[in-house]
Amino acid sequence: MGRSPCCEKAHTNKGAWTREEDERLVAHVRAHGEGCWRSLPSAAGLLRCGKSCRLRWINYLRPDLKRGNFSRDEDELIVKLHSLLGNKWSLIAARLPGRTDNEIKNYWNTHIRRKLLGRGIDPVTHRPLTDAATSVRQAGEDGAAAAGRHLLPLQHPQSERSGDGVQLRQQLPGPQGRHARL
DNA sequence: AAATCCTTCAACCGCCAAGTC
DNA sequence: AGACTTGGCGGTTGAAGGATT
Repeated sequence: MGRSPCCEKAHTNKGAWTREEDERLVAHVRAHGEGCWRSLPSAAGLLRCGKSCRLRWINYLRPDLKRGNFSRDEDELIVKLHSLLGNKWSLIAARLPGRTDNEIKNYWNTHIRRKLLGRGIDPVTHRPLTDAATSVRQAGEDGAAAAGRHLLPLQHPQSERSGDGVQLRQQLPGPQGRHARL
C-alpha cells in the first residue's frame, strides 16, 4: 500500500528519553491534552516520533501510573485475566488501574510466566504441563531456563487478532472493544 | 577485582483496524 | 468504494545493572 512512515526517522532521536524531553512532553500534554500524537513532537519542540511520544507518555509519564511492585492481588488477577484473554495486554491493563499494557507484558514474561512453569503449569494454556502433550514438548525445549528472554512465540496467532476474543471479553465487565483503554 | 552471565524493562518495530476524505 | 492517515497493539530488542564465577 505504501504507507508513509510515521515520522521522518532521519530527524528524530531514538533510545532513552532525557529529563528535558520528558519535561517538554509533560508540559505539552498538560497544556494541550492528549491530542494528535503525530503533530505533537513538532508542537512540543521534540525531535521524536509521535509514536515514541505516545508510548513514553502512556507507559511512563502519565500521572495516574501506579508503578512499583505488583501486589499479590494484581498478580493473581493478571493470571486469571490472561487465562481468559490470552496475550491481550491492553485488555488486561484496562482492568488493572495504574498499570500499563507494557508493564504487565514485561511482568508476565519476567515473573509470572516463570512462576507458572515452576509450578508445572503451562503459561499459555494455564493447564498442568503433563496434560498438554504438545505443550510439554514445547516446554521441553523452552524449559524453565528459557523463561527469561526470547521466549517461544506465544500462541494466539495473527488470526486471533482480528477475532480479538470478543466472546471472552463479553464475559468480563469493563471497557470493550479493541481500543478499550483505562 | 575483573570477566562473564543473567535479568529486567524502556523503547522500538511492524502490523492492523478505524477513521477520514 | 477505496486510498490514505493515524492511533493503538503485541512482539521483540538491547542497554543497564545485578549476580555469579
